[in-house]
Amino acid sequence: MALSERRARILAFIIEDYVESAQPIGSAALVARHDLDLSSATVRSEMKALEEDGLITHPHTSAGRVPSNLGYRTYVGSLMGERRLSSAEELTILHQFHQSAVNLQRWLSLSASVLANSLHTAAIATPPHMVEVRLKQLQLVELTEESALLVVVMNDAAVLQHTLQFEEATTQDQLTRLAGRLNQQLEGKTATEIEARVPAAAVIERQVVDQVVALLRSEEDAASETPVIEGVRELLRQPEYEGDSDRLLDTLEAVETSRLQRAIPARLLGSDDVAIVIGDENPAERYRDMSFVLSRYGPAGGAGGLIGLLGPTRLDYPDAVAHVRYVSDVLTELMRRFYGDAEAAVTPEEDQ
Amino acid sequence: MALSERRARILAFIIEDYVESAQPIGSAALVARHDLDLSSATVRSEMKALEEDGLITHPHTSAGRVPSNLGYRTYVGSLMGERRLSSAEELTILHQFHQSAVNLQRWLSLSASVLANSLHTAAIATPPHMVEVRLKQLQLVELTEESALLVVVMNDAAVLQHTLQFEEATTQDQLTRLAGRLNQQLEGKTATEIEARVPAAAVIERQVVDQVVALLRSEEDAASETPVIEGVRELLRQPEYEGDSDRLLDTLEAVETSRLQRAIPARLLGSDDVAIVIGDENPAERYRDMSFVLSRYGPAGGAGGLIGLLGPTRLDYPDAVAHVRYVSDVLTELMRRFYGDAEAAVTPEEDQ
DNA sequence: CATTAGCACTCTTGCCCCGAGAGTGCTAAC
DNA sequence: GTTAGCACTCTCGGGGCAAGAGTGCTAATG
Repeated sequence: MALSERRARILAFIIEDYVESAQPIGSAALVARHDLDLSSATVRSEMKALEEDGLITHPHTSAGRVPSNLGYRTYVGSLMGERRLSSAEELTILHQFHQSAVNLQRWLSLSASVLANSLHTAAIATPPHMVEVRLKQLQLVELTEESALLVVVMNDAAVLQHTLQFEEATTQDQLTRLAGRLNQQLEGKTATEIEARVPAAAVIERQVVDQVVALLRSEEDAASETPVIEGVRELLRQPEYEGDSDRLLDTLEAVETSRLQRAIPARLLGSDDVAIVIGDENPAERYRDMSFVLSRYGPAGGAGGLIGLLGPTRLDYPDAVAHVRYVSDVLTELMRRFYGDAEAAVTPEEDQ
Repeated sequence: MALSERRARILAFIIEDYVESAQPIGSAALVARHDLDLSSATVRSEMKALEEDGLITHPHTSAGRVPSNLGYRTYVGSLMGERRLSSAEELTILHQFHQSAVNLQRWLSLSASVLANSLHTAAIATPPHMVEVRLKQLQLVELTEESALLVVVMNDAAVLQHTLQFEEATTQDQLTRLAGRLNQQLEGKTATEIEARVPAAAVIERQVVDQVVALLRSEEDAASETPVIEGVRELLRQPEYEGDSDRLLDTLEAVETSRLQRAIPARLLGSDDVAIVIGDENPAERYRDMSFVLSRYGPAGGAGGLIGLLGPTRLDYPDAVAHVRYVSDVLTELMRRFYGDAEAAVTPEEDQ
């Protein structure tokens, strides 16, 4: 089913014009717009062939052509040119990161914002996540006589907190000593390793340890983390949703629900290039009319997450890929610089 | 401009019917629905009088009546009955809080969710905030040789973090000693008090102290905190937005933008009952077609925030007030129980 | 034999018009 | 003061219609 070169060119033109205009593309318009040395009649017969191959469709008899999912897939797979950001574009983006505070959460929002604004659609960034989550340090802060705040820092630089309530009164001094002791015993350990210890005799200590384990476990569970999502409004302003409030609200729901992460094919986490999921390629029903352009970020083998775009299938794929790739690289580099190559720096044992 | 009793009753009926149906209310429908001992003609003349007083309006000549902002205000001020939640309703709500983990952030989301689901509109909860923010404890955790994570716990139980990068290499030991020393010196101090100290000689110490001050300041600035917002989709599904994508998106933007807090009249923070802001009573232009029903939560004099509903002006005010009041009380009680009466427990100096 | 001009045909879109329905406001009677 | 009656106004939905866009076929062409 290899396309003739001319037919492929026409498909690419249809897609590019449609991405820009969001209007079905007619044969005459296509010829005019690209100064083709062909008549509209010829283009029409080519279009008919493309339609028979399932690459484009017809909303109705008297309308122009619209790319099908298969059409986009073909375009993405072999037709579209490689787009690289200009150095001016790269600088504009870099500049924003340099303006930002050194703070992972900020970087994630910023990454998502940059992508969302560049492509005028929604973008997602999931917090970084390690295969092996280990305790770095814990802290206990008295709140009332019988309650305290437990703050836990992990090897992926995540900070989680939980309020504990004790049966008996405690002082900050006792808590500080307990924290010091536990830090010595538990530093660098995973939830499983901690659980394997003989349980402590003291009730309070057992409470603290149990909660530390629970927090480590919740950090291990990637799906439990809420991702950053930006640009939902940009997405909803796209013409696909114009005047269709129902579809608009459904999409709003689909995008804002954090179950979104489960809809992202897991295999993506492994591959190291930008992955593209078009329309009904998505395993999750509710995203069948959207496309995802996603990349893993984070140092190889270290803490990493996903970043990318959520858009209508009518997406500027070359531009999307270029942006996602660049932002993901910037993020990876920043993490390496400020948080170290997590695996190496944080768990020097390297024992698994 | 005191309304005759009959006229007031008619106004209340119009409002209640309109809140329920979202349709302009005609004179005949009103008579039928409430079995009035009046003819529709009489009701019409009363309606005309109400319209002359500016309490209701007409979308167009041949439509029924719709309450004006002034009409709602009058209703809220003197016409509407006091609604109390039934004990079944209270229990359902309480039950959800008891299911939840002991975690302030969770409670806030839960409060907002409860309100949003009960009233079918959006709800907001701002994190608690103290008039005087003081340092409770700080912690330094090595990330790489030349960077570390600073974790700061404050007297309102907020935990903030920031990544520091140093010029020279440090060890976790050094960091731990520094943190211990600073904790002794700075505990219980405000940003201003810390700034008044003689600056430290050591570069690293100065960096840490500066950042602690910055974090305290950002916590002091109530507007910098991002509030929890739930039920935006519930709000947008209200008939006022049906088929009007533009208005829908504008509202989505207005509600999700965190500048929202600035639109909330500051005086509300002081008063201790539920405050109602109807339509154009809102100082901020973009919220002129919405109503807010808000309450302060948190122990008197201690850490507190705002919680409440964001809805169309066509809101079930009695129900809204009852729910906001109850949830706010529950939240206050929980805070008192688990975080103590912050002012007393946390800053025993009581020196201002 | 691929390409093209010409043309009939289809379908959408916007527009106008019209009648039904809902509701008001006035007036005259009770 | 209240009410029945009625004329009047405005919205809303549907039907009809013309314009426009685009296709697909056919026959002519280099």
